[in-house]
Amino acid sequence: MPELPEVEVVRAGLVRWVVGREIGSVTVGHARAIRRFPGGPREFEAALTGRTVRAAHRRGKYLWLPLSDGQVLLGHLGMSGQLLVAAPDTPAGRHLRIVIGFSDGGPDLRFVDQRTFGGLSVEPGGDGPDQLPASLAHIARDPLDPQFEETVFISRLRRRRTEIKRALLDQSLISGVGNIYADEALWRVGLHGGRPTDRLPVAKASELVAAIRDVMIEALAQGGTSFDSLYVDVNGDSGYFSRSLNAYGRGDQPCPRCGAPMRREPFMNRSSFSCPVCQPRPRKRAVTTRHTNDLRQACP
DNA sequence: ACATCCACCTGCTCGC
DNA sequence: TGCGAGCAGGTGGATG
Repeated sequence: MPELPEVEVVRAGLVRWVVGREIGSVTVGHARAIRRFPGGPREFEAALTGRTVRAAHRRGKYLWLPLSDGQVLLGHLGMSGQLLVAAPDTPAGRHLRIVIGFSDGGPDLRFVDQRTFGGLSVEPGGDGPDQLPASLAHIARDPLDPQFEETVFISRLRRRRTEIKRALLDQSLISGVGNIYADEALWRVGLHGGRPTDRLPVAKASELVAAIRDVMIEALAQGGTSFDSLYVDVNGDSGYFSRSLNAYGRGDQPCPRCGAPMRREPFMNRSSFSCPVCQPRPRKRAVTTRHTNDLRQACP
C-alpha cells in the first residue's frame, strides 16, 4: 500500500498488533526482501530474535519499529509490499517473503510482496519518532508531520528548476506523496503537473500543501486507496478511498468539477491524469538555463 | 549540487 | 490458446 495514507494505515495496525511483543523466530524466504541489510538472512534472523518491539513510526512511506536493543526494524513496502498479521498456521501464499513469529505464540507478522521492490532491514536507531534511522536522513518530513515546515518547503520548492509534479514525487523535498495523491492534489488546486516550480506563486504553493494534507487526511479516514487486494491493512482489508478519487485513473471520464473529459498523459514511465480545462498545460517556457538566470539576477 | 532516467520485479489485460 | 506489448500505487544509483 504504498503512499502515505496507506502506509499510515499499516503503521496503526502495527501499533495495535505488534508493539510490545517479543520476537521469537524469523524466517527469510526470499533474500531480495532484505537486500538493504548487509548481513544476509542468517544475520537478519539473529538480529531480530529475542528483541521486543517498542513502537511503530513512519516518515513518508517508510516505517520503522524500534527494538529493545537499540536497533530498529526498518521497512518499505515498495510498489506491492504488505505487512500482514496472520495466525501462525496460515498457509504461505506465493509471495510470502519474510515471517516474523512472536514468543507469545500469537499471530505472526508477514511481509508479502509480489514485485519485490519493497523490503525490510535492521539498523541502529533510537526509540523516539524524531530519532530517524540514518538511512532515512534524506527523506523530508511529510505533510502530516507536526514539525513539517510549510515555509521551508515552499522556499525550497521555488528554488528548484523543475516541474511541480516531479518535485512532489521527490521524497527529499516532501515525503509521502506518490502518483495518486500528487494527481489528486494538483486537480484540487487546478494546477497542471508540468508547471514550473520556480514560477509558482507562494500563495498557490500554500494552497497546494493544504490540498495534499486534506486529500491524505480524507484518504486515511477511509482506510486508504485500494484498487485491488494488493493494497490492504495488516488484517488484509482494503480501504475505500478509490471511490473518492477525482483525477487518478479517470482518463476519458468527465471531470467531477467541470465535466470535460479528463486526459491521461505519459509521465516518467507512468501516467498522469488531469482536467484539460481546470488544469491547463503551461505554455512551453522559453529556454532559460541556470546560467542565464544567474546572469539575470546579477544584473540590477 | 542538481535534474533526469532507468533498472529493479511479477502479474494482469489487451490486441493480434 | 498463445504471445508480445503495455501497464501498475516507488526508489536508488548512474548519468548528464
